[in-house]
Amino acid sequence: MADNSKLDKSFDPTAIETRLYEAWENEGCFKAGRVPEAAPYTIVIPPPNVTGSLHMGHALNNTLQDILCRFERMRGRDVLWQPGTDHAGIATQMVVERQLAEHGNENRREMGREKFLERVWQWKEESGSTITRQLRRLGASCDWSRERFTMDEGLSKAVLKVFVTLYEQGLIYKDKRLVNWDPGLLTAISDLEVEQRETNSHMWHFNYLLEDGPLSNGVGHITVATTRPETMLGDTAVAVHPEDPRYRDLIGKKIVLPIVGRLIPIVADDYADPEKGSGAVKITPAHDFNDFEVGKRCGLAAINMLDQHAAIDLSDDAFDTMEGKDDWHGLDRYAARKKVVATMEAMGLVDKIEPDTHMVPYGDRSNQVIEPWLTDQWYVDAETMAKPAIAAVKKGDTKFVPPNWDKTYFEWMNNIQPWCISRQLWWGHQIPAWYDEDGKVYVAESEAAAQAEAGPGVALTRDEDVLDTWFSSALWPFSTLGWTGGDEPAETQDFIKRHYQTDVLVTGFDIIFFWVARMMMSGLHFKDEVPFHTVYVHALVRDEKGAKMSKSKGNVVDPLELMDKYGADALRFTLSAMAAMGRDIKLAESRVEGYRNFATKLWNAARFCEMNDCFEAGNFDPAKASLPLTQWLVGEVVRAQNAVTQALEAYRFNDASNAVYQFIWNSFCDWYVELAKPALQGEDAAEKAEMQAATKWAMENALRLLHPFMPFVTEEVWAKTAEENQSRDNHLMLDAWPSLPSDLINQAADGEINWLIEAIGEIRSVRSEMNVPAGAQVPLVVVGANATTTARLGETDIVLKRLARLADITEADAVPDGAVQTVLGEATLAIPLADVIDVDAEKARLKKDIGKVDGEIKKISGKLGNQGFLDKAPEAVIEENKARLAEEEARRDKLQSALERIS
RNA sequence: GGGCGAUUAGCUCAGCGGGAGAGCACUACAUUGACAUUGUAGGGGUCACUGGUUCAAUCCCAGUAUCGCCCA
Repeated sequence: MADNSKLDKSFDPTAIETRLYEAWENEGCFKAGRVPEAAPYTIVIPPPNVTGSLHMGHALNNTLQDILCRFERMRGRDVLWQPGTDHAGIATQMVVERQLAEHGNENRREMGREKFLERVWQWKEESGSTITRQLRRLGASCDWSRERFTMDEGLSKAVLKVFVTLYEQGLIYKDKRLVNWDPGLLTAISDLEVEQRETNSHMWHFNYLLEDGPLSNGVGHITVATTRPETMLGDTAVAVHPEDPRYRDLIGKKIVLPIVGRLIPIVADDYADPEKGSGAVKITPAHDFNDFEVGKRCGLAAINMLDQHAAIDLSDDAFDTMEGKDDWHGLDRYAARKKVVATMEAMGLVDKIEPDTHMVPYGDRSNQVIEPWLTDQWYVDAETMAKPAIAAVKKGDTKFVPPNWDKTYFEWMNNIQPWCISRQLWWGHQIPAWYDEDGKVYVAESEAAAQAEAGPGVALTRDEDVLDTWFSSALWPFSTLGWTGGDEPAETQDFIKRHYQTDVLVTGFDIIFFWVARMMMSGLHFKDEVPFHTVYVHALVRDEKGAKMSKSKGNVVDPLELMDKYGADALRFTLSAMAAMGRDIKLAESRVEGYRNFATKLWNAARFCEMNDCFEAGNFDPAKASLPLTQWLVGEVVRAQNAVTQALEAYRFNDASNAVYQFIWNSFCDWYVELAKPALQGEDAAEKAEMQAATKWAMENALRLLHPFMPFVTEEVWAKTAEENQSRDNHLMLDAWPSLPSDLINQAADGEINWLIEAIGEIRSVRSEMNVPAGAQVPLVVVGANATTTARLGETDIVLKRLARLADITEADAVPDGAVQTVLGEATLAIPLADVIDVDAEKARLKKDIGKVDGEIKKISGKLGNQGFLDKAPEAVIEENKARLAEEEARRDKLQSALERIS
């Protein structure tokens, strides 16, 4: 057989990936509406940050979505995979500001809002497509003609509409509350963007003196402990537990706040924990979330003592009477901390200082220590909006897969806090609120509308702040479809109706709070329907040792590098094979390498088919397979198809991957191809023709089943082998998913081929263990064969000889002398090795086998001897065990007589 | 402190009431016929521990230990 293959000797992914992807995209294969009569299937992509670059999490997330989309597309659905990116307020603004600084340009404030925003847009045009290019590299079959950006005109219009509507419904309001203030970025950030980090620091214990001097018992002070001494400047009380006997007499008394000189009360509040420290706590309502609540309960003032940079700011009236306040005003918070401690020490008011490890809040983007700070911000009444979103999951309108994630969802939704949506940034959707000179607010979709409301001639200024990026992301499942508030053109409305609700959201659990919950709330509120019926929650990708990948740890595995090295298909298959539900994925490069080898295996199997002229063969009707081997092959294809289909329907990506891997490597390559070789290269024309047709048919189905996982190599093989195959002129990605009926499985053929496989296995095993040289052709003598076995021996003579390396096969009544033996069903297989047999080795081998079988027999007969088992176990289980026992006992007898024969 | 989860072969992980599995790694053998990015054969596990439920437990329940993650 000449190597006439059009396929190169080995598969080179980098050479084909770009070309194939461009062909798919240019020919519109990814577009929604390609099959308008078909049922739609819709996924919205979790929009990556426009500043982003593909990391392993994206790779996993988008591989899984692509598998689903390609699978459903092949199943005939009209697939819309809606792509796009997110404007990522803080991240993007930081990138551009850093650039300005690097190039020595004027900074954001110097250049002004308008000019700065121009720069951001310019940056977006130049660099914003990095991530989408990388998604293409991965093979993502998104409908790029519909790509959206959260700052697009349409999406911005949706944001305005939603803001104004919620405001009118009383679900958005302005409030003065404590927020997490980032003194580096100078903006409020959400709870979810705050990272608590364990920090080694100290606990400072201060004595605060009573106003009226010592009590009759001699107690003249109360000791409070703090991890942030500088905040004492803003203290407005000391709280003790109402039941705490140590302090009962002190409640209502006053303290002179050291340094400041302010008189502050000792109040009773449950927040003070008698078990902790001294049992008394200083209360700084303007700079601590818990203290803020205590202050509200006890009617305390909230005195601000920090400016936006977290430097000391004593401009509040409360400091008017403080002596030497100019020494403090403007100090950095940490300088102030030192100064507070030093001053207290000088005053003799430090009780003790202990080392202490506690959590300190950091901004996850800026790395700055966050300060709770009292400001005016816009809020969404999340509690009200959460109610329908909770009910929808309870009712099952949206299901989490795996289901236990609903607990996380409920936990958060049931304890949801007002959602602070304003950010002191410039890049984002500017809040549509205008103020007149008296500070009265007008919320409207445009300045003109606000002006109309305010009346002519009233001077209006727009709120400077922008909205949290997640505010626009929350609308993603319908804003990307064209929704702008209900006033869309009819065509757009039809499109929205067709694709909303979407089918499944694929995401990591880390953004259930950030994003999923908020899409649920806004989807239900504005579309009266949950945005997706299923949320598939996948794992986080970690490094080989299980640590979270992070740049600072330097353990980041770059998916782009892996794709360069092993190909996109190998990376995709690895991620899919490891995407077992509810687990983290620890990525080892050896797995990627292994699946690269799998792609090569497929490639070479295709080469084999081609070299045997299989792709030129006629059509194959699986129902009319006449040879046991092709009948068996049909059964294997049907089983693989069922396994892959069922697994994907259940989002069991790992099972699906394993099923297709096993089918191709084990069933097709290891067994079918080897068993088919004699016929494919033989003289029997009819047999050869059927075998060729069956091989092509199975190979094509293998390509189909593997395509969602490995789109590139499968498409390439499909294309390369099309030239010989006149019936094929389409892309594999648009070909139909196999849907073969299960009754094509042929029991008789399975029996015969499985017997053959077992026979080959037994003989190979004996040969290997008895050190028969691999190349040696030995005779086989079958003893005690029944009629079925005799028939099978006749049928399979050629392949059995070839694969087990046998010189000839004969049947006999007795085992010849000097033979090694093994048992297959009722028959004994003997290989006479008179000259070379090592009797001791053979005895040892047989004894070991007998030992194994004895172990099984003991276990099973133990069960069957148990009356309880016989009384209570299901009939089928009892029967199965009886059958197994009989089988094992027969095997034991045969092995035993084999052993006796050589003893 | 509250919640969720994990502990199975050297490594990474499936399985989850009735015969312990995969990939990688390892050992031996094999290179003219698709493939050495290969083939064939093999070794390797008291399924963390202790109790309980059950005819039957790696699987269910309780507790212990260790390790993760989330929330406060």
